[in-house]
Amino acid sequence: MLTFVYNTKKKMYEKKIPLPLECGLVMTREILGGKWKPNLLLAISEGINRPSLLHRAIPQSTKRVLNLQLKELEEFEVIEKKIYHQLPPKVEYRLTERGETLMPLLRQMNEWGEKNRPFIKSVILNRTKTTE
Amino acid sequence: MLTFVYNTKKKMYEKKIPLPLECGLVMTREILGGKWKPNLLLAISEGINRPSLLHRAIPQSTKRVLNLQLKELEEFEVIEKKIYHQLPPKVEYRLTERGETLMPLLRQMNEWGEKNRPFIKSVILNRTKTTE
DNA sequence: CATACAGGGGACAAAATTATCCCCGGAGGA
DNA sequence: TCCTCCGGGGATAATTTTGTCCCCTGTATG
Repeated sequence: MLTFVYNTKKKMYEKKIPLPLECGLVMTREILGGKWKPNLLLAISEGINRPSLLHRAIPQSTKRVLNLQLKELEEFEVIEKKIYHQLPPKVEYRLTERGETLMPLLRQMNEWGEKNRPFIKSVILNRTKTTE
Repeated sequence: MLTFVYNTKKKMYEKKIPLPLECGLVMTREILGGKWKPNLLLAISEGINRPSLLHRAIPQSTKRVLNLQLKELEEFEVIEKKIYHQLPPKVEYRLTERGETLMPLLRQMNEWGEKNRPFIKSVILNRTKTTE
């Protein structure tokens, strides 16, 4: 049986369980799968493009995690990072062309979620309520 | 500071870290976040609607995990389960109306992934290759 | 001096998600 | 009898993803 090994050395994420790289859905998940990645992309597209601003826009998250996820988005060339070598330091993110092509998808995700939010929310809130 | 507690007892998933339930993206992620959920939904929409067929269609997964994810999709009323009390047992899934509204999104996710697959794949494969 | 801000990240802990293994009932075929 | 198929799931381990804590460079301000 064939075993995918796309990481002989570990650096950041050495996945030990190989994914089917031939599936579009899996590929998209690879990009948008992170907890805050969709939010980051949407925010950046709206002009919220600096690390501190992004963190304020998504206060439930941590600087740390946002940085990690931004790095991955950059790695997949969905966003670009501009570093201004100044003091105090200044950094700006922006969508790449590839990133722009994700926007319709993200907007749809957001819309679907908004439309179904009341219901989804109630399911989450009632998960164990009945047993109480 | 306010603390969301939407689960006083544990049953299936008692998330200890509360999510912002006011965000559409987060809601959608709650539905489609599972590793194989998008694949399951797409497959079901294509008529691959029985547990064993689904498992064959997604051989990288496990029966176990598929069952778990199907159960969650059912919980959020995105799919419905019909049990035929026969021997051998027979079960069929189908999309609900709510599930149907997800299809455009899923198709877009799939398409985007297909279009960008060569690139994404190369990024994944080259992650640590350089250091070798 | 202490605090705040800008941006960044190592070390480690905890939580959440998936995988592995094995068992169940009951029917049918070699 | 043994193996296969249908569908299901408990117990537990492994993997992956997030979170916590603390420290770093420098400037500015109270």
